Formats: sequence, C-alpha cells, structure tokens
Amino acid sequence: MPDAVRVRFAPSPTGLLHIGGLRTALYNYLLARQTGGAFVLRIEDTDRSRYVPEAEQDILAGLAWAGLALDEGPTQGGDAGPYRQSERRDLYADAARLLVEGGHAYVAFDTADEIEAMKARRRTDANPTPGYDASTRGEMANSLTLPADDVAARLADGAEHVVRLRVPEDQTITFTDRVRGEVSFDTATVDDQVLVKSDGMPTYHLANVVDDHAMGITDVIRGEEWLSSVPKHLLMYRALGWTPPRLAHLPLILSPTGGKLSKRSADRLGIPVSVAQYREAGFEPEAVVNFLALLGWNPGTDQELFTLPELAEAFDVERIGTSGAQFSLDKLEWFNGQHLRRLSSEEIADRARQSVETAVGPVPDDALVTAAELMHERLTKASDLAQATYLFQDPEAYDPAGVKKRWKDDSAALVRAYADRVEALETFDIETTEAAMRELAEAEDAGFGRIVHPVRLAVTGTTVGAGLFETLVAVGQDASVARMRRAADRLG
RNA sequence: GCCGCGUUCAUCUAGGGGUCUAGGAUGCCACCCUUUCACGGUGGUCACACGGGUUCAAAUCCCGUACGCGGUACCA
Repeated sequence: MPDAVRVRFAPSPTGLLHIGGLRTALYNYLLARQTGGAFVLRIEDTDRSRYVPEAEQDILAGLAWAGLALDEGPTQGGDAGPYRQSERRDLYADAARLLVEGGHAYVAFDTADEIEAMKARRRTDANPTPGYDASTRGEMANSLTLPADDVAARLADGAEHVVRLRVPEDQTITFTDRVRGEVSFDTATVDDQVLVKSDGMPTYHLANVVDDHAMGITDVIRGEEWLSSVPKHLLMYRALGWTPPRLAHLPLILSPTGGKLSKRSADRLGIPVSVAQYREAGFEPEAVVNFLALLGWNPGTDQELFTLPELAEAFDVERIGTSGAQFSLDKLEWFNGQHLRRLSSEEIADRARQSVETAVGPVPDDALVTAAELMHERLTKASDLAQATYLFQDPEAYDPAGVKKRWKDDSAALVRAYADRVEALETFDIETTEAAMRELAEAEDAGFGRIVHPVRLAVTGTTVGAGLFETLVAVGQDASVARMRRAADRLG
C-alpha cells in the first residue's frame, strides 16, 4: 500500500490567478480527491520584487469559486505549515548549508557585471548564451576558486553572495514523467543554478525541492515550463538524500491563435485570462472547470459533461495529453449553456440576479424565477437573462428590423382586437390566451402568424424569446393588454 | 544558436501495427421540430505535417526534415 497521495498547487503571488493556473490546480485537486489524498496550497512568495499583496486573496477566491476545496493552506493551516515560503526561510538555509557542506553547492561572490563580462567573453555564434557552469565556474569568484580563508573573510565581512548548485559535468539525468514518459538531460546543458539569492531568499528551485520534501508531497503536477528544470531538482534530491516525488508536466494552454496564452495576447483577442475575469464575464464555475479539465485530458469515453465529483472519479494522470491545447471561447460557451441547463430555475435566478438588477433595478424573487423558467433553454450565460428586460418592465422601443418584418398594415387592428379578447378573459393562462388568439384568427380570417408576431413585438419589443403565451402569462394580464394597446398606438 | 518537448478535422480530442473508406465534441451549413429565437433531433463540411525506412500490413514503430511551444534569470 503506497503512501497517501499529497499534491500541492504552488502559485506565485505576482498577479491575478491565471486560467492556466486554475487548470493546474484542478488536476492536482482531482488527483487528491480521487485517491483520498490531500490538496495543499503553498504560496511561493520568494520574489520580493514581483510580490503583489492582493494576489494571495485572489488565488484563494479563484479556487473557492471553482469549488476546489483546500485541505491545507495558509489560511486554514495544516500539519505541514507554514504554507507561505517567506515564512519558511530557516528550512531553505539549512538545506543550502547541507548542500554546500556536502560539496553539492558553493558560495559565489560575482556581481551581475562580472557575470555579464564572462558571458560577453564567452559568447560566440555557436553559443550565444554561455552559462555559469562547470566550464566557466573556474574563472569566477566563488568558494571553489577562492582560498578558504578568503571566502570566510568575505562572508564575515557581509559580502553579497549567492549559493549556486554545483552541477556535475558529464552526467545524463533520466527520469520518468507521467505525461511524457522517459526524458533525459545531459548535465553539460544545465547551469549552476542560483539556489539562494543575494537577499537571502531561496529561488524557486531550492524552495520547491525543500518544501515538496518537507510537506510530504508525493506527486508534482505542474506546467511544462518546469520540465527543463527537473534535472536541477533531481540533483538536489539526490544530494540531500531525499526521494523525489512522481512528476507530471502538463502541456501549456495556447491562445486561440496558437501562441502562448499571455495576458497581452488574450487582451488583444478579447478573451479573459484571469479567473476573476471569467467570473465577471458571467461564466459558471462548473462550466469553466469542465472545460479546463478537458483541455489536455480526456476520459477515454465519449462523455463530455462532468461535474467536479464526476471528474474526480474519471480522472487519470496517464490520460493527460502531450501537446499544447488552444483555448476556445466557443466551446467554453457551449459548456456554459450545458451546465446552465442542469441547474434549477431558482439557481439560475440566483446567478442572474445581479445582471438583471443592474439592467432594470430591483426585481422580486418570484418574477426572477419565472423569467428564469421561461428563458432556461435559451441562455448561454445566466446574465443573458438581463437582456429580456421586457419580462420585468414595459418595452421602451420596438426592434426596427422586427417592425419592418412583422408589423403590417392590419397589425394595429389585430393587436387591439386581441387585447380586447385578452382583457375579457376570466381565466388568464397559456391555454386561454392561445385559444383566444386562434378564435380571433378564425373570426378575422387572418393567419395565426399575422397576429402572433405583432403581438410579440407589442409585448416584448423584440421578435425573439420564449413561447408567446408563456410570456404573456409572465408579463401579466393587465400589463399585456396595456402593452398591446400602447404598441398599436405607437406603431400605427 | 543550444537543450527539451510536441505535431490526427478550423478547434478540443479518440485511436498506440490489420477491426480506420480514421470515431466523438465544438464551430459552420442544411433539414426536421416550431408562433419567433433558442433547445433538441437528423445529415453534411472538415484531419493522420513532410520525406525516408522497418513490416505481408504503419495514423500507429524507427530515422531525418519542417513547423510550433518551453527552457536557456539572483522570475516563477
């Protein structure tokens, strides 16, 4: 029986939670739920220059919105805390010391200028980006080249320094990625990564390895951008005598035009990129989650519609795809409509309330639910309900194209005649209003369509919407009659 | 440039030597349903990047090329 699965989502609080980040979080969450393991949130705030104070709150809000409940994290705690890297510095310092003492890392004093000078010196057409590595570390100022007492003196002096990983020269690091299979790197292509920055903070690489080990993380699921740093991480695990977690690197989410889905490209294409934007755009979390889950993973069956628990059951790391997936707003909207249709009218009313009230002011509960019932099958987003303003107030205008198409010479007279019949109805419901119209059509020897379309226009101001008689009932007897007469007067 | 990863309809994808004249979904088009618009239903449109090999047989395996993406930071 293997150890219980522990996974983490480890975002850096440098901005709003990105949609790609949410997918990474989702896959981790799914694995945790499916195995009965733990889903941990760790805030990787080791870069002071890029730190955004509101980001952590946004990450928390985004995960909560999507329904990805945390088992451990900075706000609810857990046995493996603290969950912010800025609060775990001692751990990193200890690990760095161990690495240096074991000869797997070293202290370096080079300034940025000196490193740049080395690179300039080494730069050739064949090698435009020389690294700080086994081939160059010998000519730099570090504890490998300087006499021990000099190093000690500098350190005692408080000289600025970093700790670098001492990457061996000629090794091949091979590992198994659960998505990609066997991957290998030659250490000659890996440079001596800075592990501790001159401000004393660890870089991602050190902190990540230390924390994944300290927190008992068994499975790392993260973006493909980390694949090439795996050898560095593995070298550290080996040097520290720790067992590395299982690894799975996710293909990236691409913009609809194929490039990287960056803030900038997304803005240009008019697609949201942060989770907060999806929420504001009126997408349902269930739909976003479903869409994201299928962007790079598939269940191997024809099922496309999933709830979060269904996803947790069907999820399988081995079925994650290998190639980048382009984001498609069309498909997301389809998922949104599908998930909307699975909600009750009460739930839709709830989710549409804000947009509706922004459009027409306060609306009573029952009116909102009635409206939701009527428009249920027609909504792509709950907020679309706000477009049917006629369900809540008299139409202010009549769609010109609709008038042109549907309002004929006899329309005013027919609408007035129908208004009279509706007004006289003792029972006002779908059956009686429809019967009244059929009778009128017969009496006037006018086609049903000659009446129904103008009446819709008169009552709603548009040519589209739910069934007319259902709409009439929702609007109410008096209001319907009044609207018909007013339209007959106005449109002539 | 170098290193790594990838490449099936416009898009998300199934498939992993014969069952593939390549399946599903979105999009688009048409038709049906229908008082409108949707929903739903039916049908259509549309793909194995290219070139070599291996094999009786390749979308599937191997090699190369092209293209794309990632990395090449004291950012994550």
